Amino acid sequence: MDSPSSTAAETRITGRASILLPLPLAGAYDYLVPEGMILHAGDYVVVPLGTRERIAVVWGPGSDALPAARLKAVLERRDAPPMPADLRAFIDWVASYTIQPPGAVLRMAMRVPAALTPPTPVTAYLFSGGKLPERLTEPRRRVLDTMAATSDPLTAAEIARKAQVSNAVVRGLADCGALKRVSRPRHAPLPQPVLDTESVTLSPDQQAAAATLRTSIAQDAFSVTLLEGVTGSGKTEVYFDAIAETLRRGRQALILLPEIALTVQFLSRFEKRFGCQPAAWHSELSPPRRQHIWRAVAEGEVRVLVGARSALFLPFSEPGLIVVDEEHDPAFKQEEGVIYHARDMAVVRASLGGFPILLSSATPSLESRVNAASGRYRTIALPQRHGGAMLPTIEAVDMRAAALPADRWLSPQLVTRMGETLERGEQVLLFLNRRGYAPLTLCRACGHRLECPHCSAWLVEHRFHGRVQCHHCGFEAAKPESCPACGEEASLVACGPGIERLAEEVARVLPAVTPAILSGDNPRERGLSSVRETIDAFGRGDIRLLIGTQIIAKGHNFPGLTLVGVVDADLGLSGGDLRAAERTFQLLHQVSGRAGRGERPGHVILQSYMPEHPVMQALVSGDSERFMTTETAARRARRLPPFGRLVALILSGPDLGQIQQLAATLARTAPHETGVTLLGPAPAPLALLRGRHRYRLLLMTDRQRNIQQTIRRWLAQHKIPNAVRLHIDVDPYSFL
DNA sequence: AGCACGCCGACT
DNA sequence: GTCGGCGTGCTC
Repeated sequence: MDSPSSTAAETRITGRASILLPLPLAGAYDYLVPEGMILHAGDYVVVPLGTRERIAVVWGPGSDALPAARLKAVLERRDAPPMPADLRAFIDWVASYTIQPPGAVLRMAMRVPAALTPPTPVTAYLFSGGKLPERLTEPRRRVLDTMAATSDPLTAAEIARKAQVSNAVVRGLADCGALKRVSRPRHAPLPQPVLDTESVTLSPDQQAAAATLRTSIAQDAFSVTLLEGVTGSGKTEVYFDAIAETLRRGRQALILLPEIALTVQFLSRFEKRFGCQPAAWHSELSPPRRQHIWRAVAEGEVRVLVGARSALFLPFSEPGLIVVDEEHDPAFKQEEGVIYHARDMAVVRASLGGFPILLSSATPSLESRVNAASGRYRTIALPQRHGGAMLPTIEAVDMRAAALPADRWLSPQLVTRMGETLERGEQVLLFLNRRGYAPLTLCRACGHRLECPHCSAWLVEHRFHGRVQCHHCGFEAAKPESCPACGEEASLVACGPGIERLAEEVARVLPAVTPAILSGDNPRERGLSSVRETIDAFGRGDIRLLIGTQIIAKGHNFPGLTLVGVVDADLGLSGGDLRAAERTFQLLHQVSGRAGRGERPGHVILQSYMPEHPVMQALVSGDSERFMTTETAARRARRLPPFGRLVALILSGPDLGQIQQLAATLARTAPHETGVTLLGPAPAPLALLRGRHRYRLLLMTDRQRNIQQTIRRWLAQHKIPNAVRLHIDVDPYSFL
């Protein structure tokens, strides 16, 4: 593949420049380059647009499509590291693949406009060494003591914090000459990873895997390696070794993680290996920190960055390796705005940049397995659990035989086991992927169901807050006293369990324990997330029994946990999603892996109404290979991904008639090529979402065709009315 | 994405 | 009579 970064130094652009704005415009705009302004592709510039000014990127030389009189001139060039050629090529590629305007993709790479202004120096203070102030008050003495102990210039705020005084004291001391003012860069240099630590000892398996990876890295070329190993086999240490090798060769490394897996535990694991925390990139960074990191990545100061999917669009100056950890995780799929899969796009980024990429998982996605089997990806397997820990034993409990009453969800087998486990002083985790108290509330008198007024979805009762909520649009209301349809008093009954309700049942059957519950919507208090606190408390053993949603599935190490109960193992299997079985397998495998990570062996109970289902069989027997082989054969036979390609088009708008009509028009004019099949139009699975009606068309094609080009030509024939939004999802994951 | 332009209801 | 609501359309 011909990568722009391999071409010689960029040539200067004069006369007209093609400028890409970070807006969803059809393409780049041309601007005049003023005499004397030196511009190259990748430079950040300020240009006029209508009545305002925007920061944009020089994309290349301009064309002469428009008369000069219609062009405006570039206002200024920004003093920032230019956008590297491989990132520009990546943006174009993603735009073309996802059928989105390139400016919409550029916007993702320019989410930090402040970073394009060079950081200004700050005023800092040093001990002048000379005269002391006439009046040496107690606060002043504390400041002078602090300053005597350091040779680095500190800002007033830093001194004030250390010496427990206010900034005024610092300023006063500077005014009278006891401290001198100096100018200092705003940020202290970022800590740099230490490559050779003695504390790392790899098992023979890990050493072999690491050695293979080092050869890939030494080739200094694009390659994809799939690193597969059960939970606890030490994949992280192996790819840390690959990262060290990348750093030794003077290149930067990026670790992509699902946002939820970017935990303190992960960062400290990194610190243990490299002696410092990595730079992190995620949704909760403060704007100043974001600006600092962005610039440090562009200038090459950041050597290793750990980030969620948006980190893929950072302007690495010398990228040399991407690691996608938990590569099977559906959270890598961005579902809003520009819809893309970060794992797949990471492979493209590595390919355009000409460097290796590593995909890591305990349960690789079917896509990656197929690529590995066909030889497109190298495979490294880590078979053992490192450090002697044993894989948990897994059993399925047939819930049909349990024949529980309607308000009970814990089988006698699970309850007995829970009691025994707690008796031994060990911990229990119950997994139920349902927030709140009950997923459905209905009227006993008339059968009415509480539904969201804006979505085709049930309202979920959250008894703790006394409210009902829509989990799709955020609508919430107080739980009604009487049925809103028939007016009957006290007729509303909760149906089905959520984690809150399960906690009630646990308290009933095991009165001696107080269960804790945990879901992603746990409240934040005092700036601290109670999610974090609850997880830490469970890790320490302060909580004996935890009931959680999938938030507890990822990366946590609970040494005292020996029993995991999956309350409703069938939950993810319904719904017609082509990846439902695969995803359920991956999620339950991951949850099961929480058990028995310490000294004592773990046990997992899967409660299922279909224990004979291939997913349950694969989990119980531990034979994931056979399950994946069967699943692969089924997809191949039906020409489904990864053997065929799907593109979903979702039309949405407030006027149902308008949506239906447009969907019909689109279907009538759909591409008539062999190898392209149109399914639909049909109401989308969530036919009403946030007050907008939704219709879906699904294109099935073979793998080789440039379906994007076909779709662009097809859609160009139609004017999409203003009130209608068209979402294009290439390789859809969620079928909602 | 913004911002201006344009065409219909309640106010100093 | 105007101020201002947000629908529609354009930005080199």
